[in-house]
Amino acid sequence: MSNEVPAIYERIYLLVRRIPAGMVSTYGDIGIMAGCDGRTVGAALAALGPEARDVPWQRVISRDGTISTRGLRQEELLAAEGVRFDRQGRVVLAGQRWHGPDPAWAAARRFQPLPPFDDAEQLELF
DNA sequence: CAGATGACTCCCA
DNA sequence: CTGGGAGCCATCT
Repeated sequence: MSNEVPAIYERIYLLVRRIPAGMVSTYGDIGIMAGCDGRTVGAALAALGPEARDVPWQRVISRDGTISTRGLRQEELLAAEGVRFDRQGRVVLAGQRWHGPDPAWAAARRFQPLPPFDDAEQLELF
């Protein structure tokens, strides 16, 4: 058995810790920056367990704004932080999707930049 | 090394 | 909306 946390996981945690309360990021976005697949990001967060205190895992959601976890009360945690949802219960990515850490901070740790995206995308509330 | 397994994402029916 | 299937990547057997 390997008891040590994989290096790529540590890099993922480092990034997730930069996501501000009230904002969210996607598995894919974190993966792009950390240099791995979105599935790997999910595996890294799953390895933390719901009691993780130093990593705001709840701020990482699916690309379409849905919550892919079950029984972890992720939606409640996000709502408590002020994250807005649309009528269908999906997180409104427009304006709440994190654009990534400070460029200098990221460059210093060799994290890849996140391709720019339009904050007005998928804006279809009401 | 081969296979199985995911908190993924995209595309199409 | 649902369901399949193809890529994808790291980890664990």
